[in-house]
Amino acid sequence: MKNTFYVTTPIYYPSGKFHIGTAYTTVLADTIKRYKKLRGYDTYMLTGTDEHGQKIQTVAEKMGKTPQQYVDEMAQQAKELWAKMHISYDDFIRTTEDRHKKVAQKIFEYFLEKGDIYKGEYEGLYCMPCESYFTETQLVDGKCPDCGREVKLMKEEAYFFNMKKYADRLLKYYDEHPEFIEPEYRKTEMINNFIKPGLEDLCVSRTTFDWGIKVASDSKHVIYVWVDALTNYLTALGYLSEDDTLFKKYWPADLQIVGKDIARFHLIYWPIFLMALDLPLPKTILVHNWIMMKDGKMSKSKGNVVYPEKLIDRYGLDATRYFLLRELPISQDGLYTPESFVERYNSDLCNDLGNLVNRTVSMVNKYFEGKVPEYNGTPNEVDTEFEEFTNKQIEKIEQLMDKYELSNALPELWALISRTNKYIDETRPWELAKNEETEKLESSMYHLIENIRKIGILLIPIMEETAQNLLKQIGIPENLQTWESLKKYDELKNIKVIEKGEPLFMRKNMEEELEYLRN
RNA sequence: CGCGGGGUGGAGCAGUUGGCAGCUCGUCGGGCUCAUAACCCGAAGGUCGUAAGUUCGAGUCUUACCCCCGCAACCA
Repeated sequence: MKNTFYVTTPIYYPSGKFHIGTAYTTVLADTIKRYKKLRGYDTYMLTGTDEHGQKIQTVAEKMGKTPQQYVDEMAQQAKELWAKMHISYDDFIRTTEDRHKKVAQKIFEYFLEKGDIYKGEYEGLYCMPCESYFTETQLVDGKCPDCGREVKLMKEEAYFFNMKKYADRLLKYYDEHPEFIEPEYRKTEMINNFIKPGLEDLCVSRTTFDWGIKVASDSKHVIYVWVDALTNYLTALGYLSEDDTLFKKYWPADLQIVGKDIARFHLIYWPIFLMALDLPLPKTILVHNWIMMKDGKMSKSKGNVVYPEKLIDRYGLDATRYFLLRELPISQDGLYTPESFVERYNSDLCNDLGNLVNRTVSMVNKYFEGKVPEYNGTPNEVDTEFEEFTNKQIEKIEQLMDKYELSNALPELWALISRTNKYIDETRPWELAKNEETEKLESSMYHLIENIRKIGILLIPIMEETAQNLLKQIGIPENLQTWESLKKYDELKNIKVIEKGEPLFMRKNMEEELEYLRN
């Protein structure tokens, strides 16, 4: 059985500052990677930037920079953001790197030799000042969507990829691999909208700008976005290079995460390129939806774009990661509002999780001078049921995580947290202490610490820092922080909690926070 | 008849193979005091977009219609 796990994010197009949506995709990938790692997989995560194209050239010029200077800065910005967000990527690929350019060229030439790429003429509506082509549906009132000026029907020589040739094979593959596209309705969408009506050949080169990878055999052309960008998932692993160890080890990818905006490219063109290269296809391509604002989708013109730094700087990385994973379902658009963010922060993180840890640590200190009693069975009627519930939840969470359903797994984890809070009321430790029912009190404290330990482990992929802090507060040694140890219930020996627990999260005042978040 | 997704108590959402409509937050009442005015219990609040049909029985199946959102091919 294959024990490696290769996960990719898209390579982001750095035409502007990275927003919360980009952060979401990356956090999703990172969390799944951490989960798989905890489950014992040899994991590899790739992210990067897609740095060529007309738009980059234009933006750079406007800022008085060369495209190279501009993308250098943007790639740096991405790396800084991912560092801030503790993204555990193993490689960061930039399409302007030699290792990528050389191989992308090779792939292009190979397609050309094979006859999959042919020279033809590209015809489209062109805006002279913007130097870009647009489709009819992109136009605004028949004019250029960027500058509002007239567009002209233009023709240029261009290379095309023969997509039709592979259409049947692709449909067959879809059919035989139900796990290839997630969620499934995206597959239907692709088939009905693009494949069934007849795939058009894809234009894969341009001559109207030169910020791109040159076609090796025809230097007045640059490789247009698709062959350039999509192949990053291969080139980063050293495909067709002197050292292809990583490629041999990790390809095919286990999970490729993309936003719905680039679904078509990853669900149709990408698998076809791979077929043309005679390579196995990724196991699963997960298409997630978007973060919406109250007034619709994020856009610069609406001025409602949210940047991750805004949330992280005030609420911390873990709260931000939690919100993104908890609040955004994969198969539907999710909603971000300042209210919902603060609500989740206060209610889930402070009241439920933080307070649970805090009150438990305090009791163990009060009743047993910080020493966690050893397991003595289930002397309380509720103890047995409590253990059963816990085991069931862990199983559920595991299953959901395996299906990459983070937004469904988190409510289940919080059900476990709530149940643990409830257990305190059920066993009433303060009464047991007063009545000197030591055996029951020991069991109560043991079960609480044990459950918090499990909650901590389950939190590791989601919020590493908080999980570590939590496990440290209740004095759990490393050998009891493994996923396997979730199945154990009686291993805690000589455990000592810290004397004064530091709250994991402190409640915030809604009004004040709304003020901050709205500015 | 282009395609897809969605319309469930004040808000945001679950509802697998049809069987007394659930969760979180908010509101109201109660309990507790270990804890971060937190935690636990209870209550109010929904004719599940509309209409018709299948069925002993439909949020869940069928048909028609209405509304919202996304996609519709080279914009990452």
